[in-house]
Amino acid sequence: MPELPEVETVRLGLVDRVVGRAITDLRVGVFSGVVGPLGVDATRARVIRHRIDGIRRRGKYLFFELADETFVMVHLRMTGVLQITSRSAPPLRFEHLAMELDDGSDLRFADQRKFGRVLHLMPKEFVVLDTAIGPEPLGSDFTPDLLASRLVGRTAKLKSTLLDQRRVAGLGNIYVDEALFRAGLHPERPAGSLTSTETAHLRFEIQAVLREGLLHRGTSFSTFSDAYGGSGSNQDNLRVYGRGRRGDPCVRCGNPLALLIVGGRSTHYCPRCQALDPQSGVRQRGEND
DNA sequence: TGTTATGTTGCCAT
DNA sequence: TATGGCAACATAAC
Repeated sequence: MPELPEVETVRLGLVDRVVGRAITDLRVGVFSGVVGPLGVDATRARVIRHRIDGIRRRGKYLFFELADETFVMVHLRMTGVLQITSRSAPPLRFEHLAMELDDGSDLRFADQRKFGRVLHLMPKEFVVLDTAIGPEPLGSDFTPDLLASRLVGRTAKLKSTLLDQRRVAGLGNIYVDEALFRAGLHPERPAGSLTSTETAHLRFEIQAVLREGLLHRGTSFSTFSDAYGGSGSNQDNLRVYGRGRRGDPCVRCGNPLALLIVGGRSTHYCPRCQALDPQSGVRQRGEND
């Protein structure tokens, strides 16, 4: 569930409650794999007694900066949840880990599908990961030229390329489908085939859908919730995601939306507004509306 | 009751 | 290196 807007919503909800607090203990449940190969005891030894100086987000990754310049990385993957609770609150459903903070609160991690991770990283490990992740799409440097440079020469499908976190950070299945619809681009276009006009349009719509998602505190279907267990409302603003299967009418042209599998992912789009061949006789988006 | 789908990513084969 | 397929897991919905 969590893509960039959801992860940022979680971060914003945590900052005031967590920054400046020290970690006094680490509790891990039966699924010890949540802390990765380092293991529970070593992870605990590395985090306790350290103060949290800040929370950074890169793409869909969260990094809690500890006072010794190491990091606790959290990735929610599909169904992860991070929440602030009181120490005495009952366990969350699927709770795997809790960081006990020095003000009597807990920072808890839960994950139904056990894909998510909470890993302690040394400074060097942080740099390696940070460097491998592509540019932030909401950063001021995410210009049309920068996006073009990430797509040029690629023969892979546009959607698959946008989902590759090394090319651009933070996009997932929902926001990619929404951005491609708004930009009028077919998800299976070769990524390197876009004109500079199409690339500029795509950059604009990527930023638009992410900002809208952020404004609505994320898209909540079954499992996404913020740091306090609250839901976002962006699901009410989606134009194509989840609608292809039902063949709902396109909000732009009225023709039925369709479902396609691209790179193994369900892909919702409008075959008319997002033609694979731009010469198919359909007026292109942006010409007159 | 069985089958299928799910917002992510890493590993493996080509 | 670039690309594509699939597994990791638990549950909900059909």
